[in-house]
Amino acid sequence: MSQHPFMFKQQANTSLREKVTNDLREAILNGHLAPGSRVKEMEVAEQMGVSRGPIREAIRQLEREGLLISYPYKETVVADLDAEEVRNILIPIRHHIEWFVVQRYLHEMDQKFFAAMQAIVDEMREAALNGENLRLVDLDIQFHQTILELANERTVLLTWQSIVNQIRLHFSKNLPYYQLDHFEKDHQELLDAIRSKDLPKIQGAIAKHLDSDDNLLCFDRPLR
Amino acid sequence: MSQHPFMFKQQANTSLREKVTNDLREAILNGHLAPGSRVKEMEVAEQMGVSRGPIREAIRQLEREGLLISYPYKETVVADLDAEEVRNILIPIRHHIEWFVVQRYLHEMDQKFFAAMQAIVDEMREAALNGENLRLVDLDIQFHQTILELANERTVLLTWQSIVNQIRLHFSKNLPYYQLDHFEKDHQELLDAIRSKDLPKIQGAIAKHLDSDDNLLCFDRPLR
DNA sequence: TAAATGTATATTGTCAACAATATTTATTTG
DNA sequence: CAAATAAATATTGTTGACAATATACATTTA
Repeated sequence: MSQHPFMFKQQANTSLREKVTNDLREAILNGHLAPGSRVKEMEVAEQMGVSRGPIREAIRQLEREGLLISYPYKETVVADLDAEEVRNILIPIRHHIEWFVVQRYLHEMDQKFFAAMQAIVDEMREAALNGENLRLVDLDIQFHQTILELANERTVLLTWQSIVNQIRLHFSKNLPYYQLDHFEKDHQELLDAIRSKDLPKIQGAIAKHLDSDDNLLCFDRPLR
Repeated sequence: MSQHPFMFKQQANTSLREKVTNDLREAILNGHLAPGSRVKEMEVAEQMGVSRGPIREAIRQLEREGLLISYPYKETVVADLDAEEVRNILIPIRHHIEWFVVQRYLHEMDQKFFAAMQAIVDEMREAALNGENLRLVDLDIQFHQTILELANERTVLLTWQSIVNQIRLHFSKNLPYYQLDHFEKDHQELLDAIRSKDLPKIQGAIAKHLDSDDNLLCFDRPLR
């Protein structure tokens, strides 16, 4: 085996704006900034110790990600997602691009890929048992993202980025309405179908997964 | 019939940033800024007679719309869309949300709506005859947007906004590969199906429309 | 001459001050 | 007192200057 020569890891050249965007997004997804609550530029800027420039650029980006809503000359508030819209529009979009990627990149799914996927599903069981809700949401997102990252296509990733955080926020908000122990089961089934590399079977599994995302909801009352 | 009291139309409170975003977007869609070409902040700012602040915010927005690509500390360039990605990802997304909206808002489609839609299709014939290519693309977009605007749902419109300009750019770029006279025919068929208010029939028509968007392409050589 | 190093220039990133707009509070006026 | 008006405050929008980074060019050095 050939020895690689030592190399320094490339310095991450993250601009302030990027860090601000990430921190702001995180705060929204954590629920630290509640839906409907106002986001004041100066307040955020002072807390982060930066000027308003990067904050404003971050706002423009998060606006497009569906997390913020800006009313010109007035204010910007955290978006309050409509559960039905997410279920009827965004999640089906996720399934569509997923199906596209699976079809096209099935042959690139190797042992390493399946190991990573299985690890995610295994963690889901743990998280469900321990009642780690947000971790469960993270793993769900990670499961689907791992598939999508097989395709290194700009449009796939851009589309994913424009919906992923709304989906994440939706699940965080509505997790009390989902049955936690179904996460592992549903994703295991989907993963097994993909492992079989039998396209019609996979298509069925994806369709079924879509249904389960829909039907796990029990809107009359929270399950917990 | 009751007379509405006279009211002045609300002044459009468009910020500079918004105007910049629109102008920049227009320049890209017109092909005035070619795919791959660099967008220098100072150059744009000077030409528009504004400072760089609004320009930078516009860039963040257009980045999310898929029209620009920004490399931090380096440059931002006009996106060069991959025709296959648009056809495989974005156009199916359009059809999906369209199908969703049609299902849900069928009952709100009145005489006025159908008249507007028919007018668009009629204009398509004219445009095709006169070889007004960009007009044809505009009408195509307008046709589908008119449907989507029935739903005043945030997620529908946000999703549409995040794909519409990429689709428009795609058609502008690839119009030489499409058969102009098919536009009117395909959209007339779809419109007629919707007019029938027969859901299975509509679903078929939408599926067929998707196919025609795909198959009109003739990648070996431009048709003109 | 070619590789490495240093310098100049162009461009993007950030900031702090100022302008425009919206909201709130105080004041007037019938 | 209630409605209308005016002043004060808070917040967003815009700008021009300065800082950080990358690229292009010139210089050194073997």
